[in-house]
Amino acid sequence: MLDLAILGLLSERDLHGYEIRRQLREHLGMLANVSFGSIYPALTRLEKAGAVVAAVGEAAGPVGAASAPAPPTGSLSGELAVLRARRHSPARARRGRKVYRITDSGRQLFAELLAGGGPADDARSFSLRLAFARHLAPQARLALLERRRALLVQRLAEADEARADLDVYARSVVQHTADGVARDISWLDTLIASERAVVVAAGSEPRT
Amino acid sequence: MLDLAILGLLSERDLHGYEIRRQLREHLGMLANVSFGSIYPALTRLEKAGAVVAAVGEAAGPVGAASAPAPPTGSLSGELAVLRARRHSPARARRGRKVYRITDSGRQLFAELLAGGGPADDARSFSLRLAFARHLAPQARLALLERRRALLVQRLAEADEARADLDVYARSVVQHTADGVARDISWLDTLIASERAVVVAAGSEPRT
DNA sequence: GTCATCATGTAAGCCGTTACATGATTGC
DNA sequence: GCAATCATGTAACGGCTTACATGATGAC
Repeated sequence: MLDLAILGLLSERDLHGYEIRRQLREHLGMLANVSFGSIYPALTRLEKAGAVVAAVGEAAGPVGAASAPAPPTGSLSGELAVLRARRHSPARARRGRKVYRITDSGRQLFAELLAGGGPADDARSFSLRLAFARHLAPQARLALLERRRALLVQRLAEADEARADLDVYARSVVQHTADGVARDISWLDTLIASERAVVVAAGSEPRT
Repeated sequence: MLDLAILGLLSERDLHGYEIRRQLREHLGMLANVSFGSIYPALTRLEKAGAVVAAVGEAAGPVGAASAPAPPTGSLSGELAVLRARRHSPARARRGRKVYRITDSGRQLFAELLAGGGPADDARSFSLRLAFARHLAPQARLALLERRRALLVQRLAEADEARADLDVYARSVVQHTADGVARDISWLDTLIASERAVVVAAGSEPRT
């Protein structure tokens, strides 16, 4: 799960561990409190797996060159991060700073994880995938949403049939949870509707 | 967290591992998929800690005597479970079946965990505690609810200030999550209101 | 010169999972 | 007799957390 998040961030721009964490807690609320103790080992693991490569400092040509133009993904905070990183000592390398860059095989891994690599029926995995849904083909997006919807519908049905003899508090919790699931479903419905529109639109035009 | 759930169930009636799991997935949706691999070790641990005692089969007098009357906690499914357990061979002990009963020190531990033993700022812990809130004193209940409320309000504020430059999908996730938090807060508000009414009512009458 | 922040990492441990192994009881 | 369910457990592992250790840089 962390791997997915990291690869997702790296697929937009090169980052170092500390910055990755900031991005995580800034815009991905669901992973707000991942700690360094998770991130650094994860990066090491990903590096060993060949999904990312690390460059110490910004001395080496290619890394600096790649992170400087930063394709306009529409991410202001990303650009700010780059500026922040460069504010001091423009050309000198900060000692231990390891900037990671995603590799081709990393992108492939990212695609797999995003499409549904792990079973991952939990809410966090889903939210994370949806947050990166931009990198998914329209039908894959639709599949993701529909899979999730089906799961929630099923869960809601089970919860309804087990509607039991609980006291006020437990009942309130169960009810509130069920309401939340229902709300999630209708949210998914709106997303699915607009996704279908996209798929249909794309389908009507042969290609490109 | 599992300990809390187990002690909570056992504080209502004696149960064996298999049955505990069923109860968990039946009425506590949040712990729907705890596995035996968690439950049995947890029971062993609790037993070693002296929080529960196990009786093999239903032969021993006290265990049977205790589980039979089963104080009218209003739990139908609990009674059904007992019947189900007894349906066959009323007096004979099923081989490995270990019925657990909570001890006094177990009740104490339960009270501590319930009141806020661990930090546990996660949703599951809170839901679990609230589900067992009946075992809490009214002001402790209120404290639990208000602590949670404060946490969510803070989180919402942070999410709002970090309102960023995200693409449609990520934005939708963040927005939906924030809405969910807002909804949780207003739910808590209604609970807090009715709790306060209880506390006030109890406060106006000196005692009993 | 010292404090806050940036930055990277290791070690220990918790809490839970899956998969496996075992066996009793009951229904058909 | 066989399959399904009930019932208990072990082993290996996964992912993430906390706490700790270290050190550079910049602000004041």
